[in-house]
Amino acid sequence: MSNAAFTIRALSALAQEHRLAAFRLLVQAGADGLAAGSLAERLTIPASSLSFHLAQLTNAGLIIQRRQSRSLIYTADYAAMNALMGYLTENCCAGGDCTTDTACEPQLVDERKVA
Amino acid sequence: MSNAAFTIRALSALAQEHRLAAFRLLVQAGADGLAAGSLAERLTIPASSLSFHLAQLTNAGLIIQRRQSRSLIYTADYAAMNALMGYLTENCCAGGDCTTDTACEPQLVDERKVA
DNA sequence: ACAATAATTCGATAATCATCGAAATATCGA
DNA sequence: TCGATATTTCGATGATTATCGAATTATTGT
Repeated sequence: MSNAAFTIRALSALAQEHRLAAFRLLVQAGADGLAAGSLAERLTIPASSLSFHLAQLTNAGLIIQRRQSRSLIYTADYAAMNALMGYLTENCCAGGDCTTDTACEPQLVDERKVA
Repeated sequence: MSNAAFTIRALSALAQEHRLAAFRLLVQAGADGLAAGSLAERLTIPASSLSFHLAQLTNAGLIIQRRQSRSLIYTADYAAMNALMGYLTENCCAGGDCTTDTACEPQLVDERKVA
């Protein structure tokens, strides 16, 4: 039973320009993650604003924070991301003509032609 | 090249209790869709409130409206949904240790032990 | 044309959210 | 311990969002 409350929080967290951009940078950064300062620089927003957004993403369970010396490093939580995807596609196409269509295939996840 | 503006609008549209519930009902309903009145009844919210939410979902391109006699029938737009998924998982795990992890696998889509 | 049905738009109100400078907290190197 | 660096918390302000009754628009059958 997927949790609707988690889903709402996750979607709310991602439904904002700077947070979506930050999350995507973290997804691309992989396990190394990125420091808050680095994110603020790339997004060109004040540190306090970014901090607010990172708190939302953390609160939603989408990113994880760890300290490394003076910096706070953030990483994407892929498991949470997958849980979100799962909830959104759950019971997809019960109507019946999904199998013959472009619809509801998780194929896009494989499209990472990444290194 | 996925459009960030579309993604923000789609996520904002889904990041609300009643809209997420409505969208999920439509996803399950398939091509037949559901009338506005039927949705209002199932969600137990006033028609005017629902109408506001359906407008947001339509505006975000996530659902499609068609008229059938006196009723307006809404259906989920699966292509838009897939575009959204694609954008969210784009460049997933560039960090490198994704292939060895739990990360970025679409496996959760199968976790629906619903019914 | 009229009454009934189905849904949207309008408008006011309450609630939540984003922004960012200033102050506070944590860590490190000397 | 002191100064510098990295980041968060606080607080005030402006902006956006959700709610829902009443009025409006669209469609149908008679």
